[in-house]
Amino acid sequence: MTAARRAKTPPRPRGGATGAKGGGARTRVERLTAPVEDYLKAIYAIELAGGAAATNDIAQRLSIAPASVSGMVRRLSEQGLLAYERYRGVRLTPAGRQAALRTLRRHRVIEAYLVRALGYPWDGVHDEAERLEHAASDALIDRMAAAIGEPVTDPHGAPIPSRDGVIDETRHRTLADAEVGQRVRIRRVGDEDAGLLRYLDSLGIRPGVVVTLAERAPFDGPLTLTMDTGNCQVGAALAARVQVEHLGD
Amino acid sequence: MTAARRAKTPPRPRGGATGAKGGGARTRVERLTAPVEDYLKAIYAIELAGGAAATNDIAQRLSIAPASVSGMVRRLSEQGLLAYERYRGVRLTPAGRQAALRTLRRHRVIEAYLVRALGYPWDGVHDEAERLEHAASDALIDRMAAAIGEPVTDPHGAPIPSRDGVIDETRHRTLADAEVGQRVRIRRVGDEDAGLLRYLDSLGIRPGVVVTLAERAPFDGPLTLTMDTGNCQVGAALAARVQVEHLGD
DNA sequence: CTCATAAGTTAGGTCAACCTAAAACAAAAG
DNA sequence: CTTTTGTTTTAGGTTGACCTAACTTATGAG
Repeated sequence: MTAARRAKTPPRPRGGATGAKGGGARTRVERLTAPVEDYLKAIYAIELAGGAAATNDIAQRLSIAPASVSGMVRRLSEQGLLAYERYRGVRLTPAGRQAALRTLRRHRVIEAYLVRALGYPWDGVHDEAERLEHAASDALIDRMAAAIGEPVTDPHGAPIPSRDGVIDETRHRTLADAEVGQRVRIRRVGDEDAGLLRYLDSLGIRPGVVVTLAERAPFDGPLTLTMDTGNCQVGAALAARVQVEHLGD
Repeated sequence: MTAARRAKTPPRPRGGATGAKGGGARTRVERLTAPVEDYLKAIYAIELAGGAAATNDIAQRLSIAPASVSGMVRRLSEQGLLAYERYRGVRLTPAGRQAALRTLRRHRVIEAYLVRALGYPWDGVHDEAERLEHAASDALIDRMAAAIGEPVTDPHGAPIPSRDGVIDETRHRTLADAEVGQRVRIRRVGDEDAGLLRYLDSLGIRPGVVVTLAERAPFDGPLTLTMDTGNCQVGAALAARVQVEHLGD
């Protein structure tokens, strides 16, 4: 009754040694473990949404205990990936940020590739990418990117960092912020909730699509959208999760 | 000086929990860890080349200490993947064999895909596949296979198990066994030694190519091969690593 | 300014997968 | 039938990544 107590993902432990011995180009970074890459990604995301990353935020995002975060964060800052003051939260150092962006690039290129080259539905790529991002080499990622024409965003509209860690961090407004009568272009939606993605897809809400906010019911009620393919209504909560670019009305 | 003491592959530990909670279809197998998959693959390969797998053979193939193998083998036989008698070697159970073949399929489909869809050179796919095979879902493997026309062999000529674990285990003879004057078709070469593969490629020795053994120097000397694109000579050691199908003289 | 609460940390523990060194065993050689 | 040899196993240890429980620090309310 001890094992597998809280519906966890299958343990995928140490790297397979399988014939490792000879020349690894250690010119670059020492190749981080999968958990470490996940920590860095999480911290990057938290920093984007507001200053320093708190222990609890990291723990929550990774679904692990806060105590586990403390230890890992100490180790990572000893390795120079994080700047960390006790009780004060963490920030990525330049090295940490670079590593986070490399992982993010992997993740998003993989998502884009699965959709464009292998016909995956856009709500089915997140989990697959979440595993592959730790196993794919940079060379593979570059080939994938080249094969689909060096995409600049993933299928959900998230920007893809360049090979050398440059990313477009423009903050978009959400559909919830738009004025009635405003014409907007859908830019980005969250990639983690598959159900949400399927629903949005059924409504025709995808990055690139242009919609007009026709009406907004009072008291945070549903919004009515006009689009080429017809009208639709979305709740306020959903609207807040759709990032848009305002167009000249 | 303690860390990273013996040029090892980067440790890639437990699975990233990152938002795991809901419905996993546990209809099938419980998803094995990467090391376990490597053990099963190794045991499968050893069994193919001769009866039961000895502890030492497994250890050598995986580049780990024999002592480590004992423990793991006990665990795997408790899980019903291996049939194991102390001091007597191991064999795969049907369940273990099934799991080994699933991993083998992943590996070989990935290799084939990288070459045919992404333009990898055939000597550069092994290591990449070795990592990806533990991360890719069965659904992804099936999509890859479909995208390149359901291949039956990988780029080195190794047979790819079907989705439901059927594999062609025909034993081929090697070039070293052929008689002078014999016409043969290259069927398969080992996939692990990148240098060997590059060399074979430069000679034009690839699966599918037909060659005639024109001459064989005495005392295990080099063989002279006639092929469409010209002649070439190969040493006896190399010839023993090239599997062929004998054609009507 | 004290104190409750929330946030963070330390201490101690588990587990898988490896390791080395030493003991146990099987099989073949004297 | 004993001894040697080589393989296999046991014993005990390490590391990374997690856990729970208990303690510490920061902060906001009275």
